[in-house]
Amino acid sequence: MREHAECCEELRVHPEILERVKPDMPDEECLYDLAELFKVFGDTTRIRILYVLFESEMCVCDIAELLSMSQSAISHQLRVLKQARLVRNRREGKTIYYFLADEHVRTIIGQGMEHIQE
Amino acid sequence: MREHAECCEELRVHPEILERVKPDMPDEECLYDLAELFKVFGDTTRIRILYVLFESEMCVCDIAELLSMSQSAISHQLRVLKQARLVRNRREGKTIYYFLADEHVRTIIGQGMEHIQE
DNA sequence: ATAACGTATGAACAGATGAGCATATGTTGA
DNA sequence: TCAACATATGCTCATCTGTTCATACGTTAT
Repeated sequence: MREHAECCEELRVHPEILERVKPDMPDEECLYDLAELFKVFGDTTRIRILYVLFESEMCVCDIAELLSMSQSAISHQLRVLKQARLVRNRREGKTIYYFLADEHVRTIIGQGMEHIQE
Repeated sequence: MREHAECCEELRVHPEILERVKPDMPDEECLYDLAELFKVFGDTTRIRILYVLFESEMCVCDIAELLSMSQSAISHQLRVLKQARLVRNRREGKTIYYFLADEHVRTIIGQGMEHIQE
């Protein structure tokens, strides 16, 4: 078997596969954005923040206290989460409450949990 | 409002929230594994590899050709994907075919896509 | 055996990233 | 207006990560 692609080829690829798959690739920008999104989930601090926000909206110092981390560290990471539109916030006096932006967060994390627990 | 937590507290947290959320936190190891998993999705090269494997199982040099990257770079990334049990492989003579390990990959990426396209 | 091939791997280096520190911003009450 | 407070942010550094290069490994055909 595999009697193809043997004449003057530089790479011993499988052309019939390549030709079939090539047109179905999403554009680069989309895949880049997707990787950027998952990168945000790919940090323990941020995952922990998202997890506590599953339960309740919360202010920065509540989160810092729960995770035993500095206010600064949490604030930096909340910025990343906000930019990725995974969390939103609302101000109430001096306090700023953060909460999950939408249900995709739960679904994505839920699927991740299923995978690691299989 | 917010007449709580004002007596002798070092941190102006919201104790009733903290006490409610604390017991519901998954253990650290689990959250660490979860972050590790998403870290794997958080790279353009790896996302692109997973995407081409959506269509068909494929050998290393097919993938390298499709993504216009070196065999070595692809091989390194396949190793990461395999360690995360997102892909598996089978040998056929000199060729090693890689394929998606399970359906979680599609679900997770699908949810990510929904999020960025909303 | 040995050459050719497809793939894997270790070392090295450049670029990315998370946390700490100091400080700035914005809000409230006196 | 000013002090206290909650949060945000710029800079810096140590660490992590992805790619390249060179080379090793495992398989096949001669």
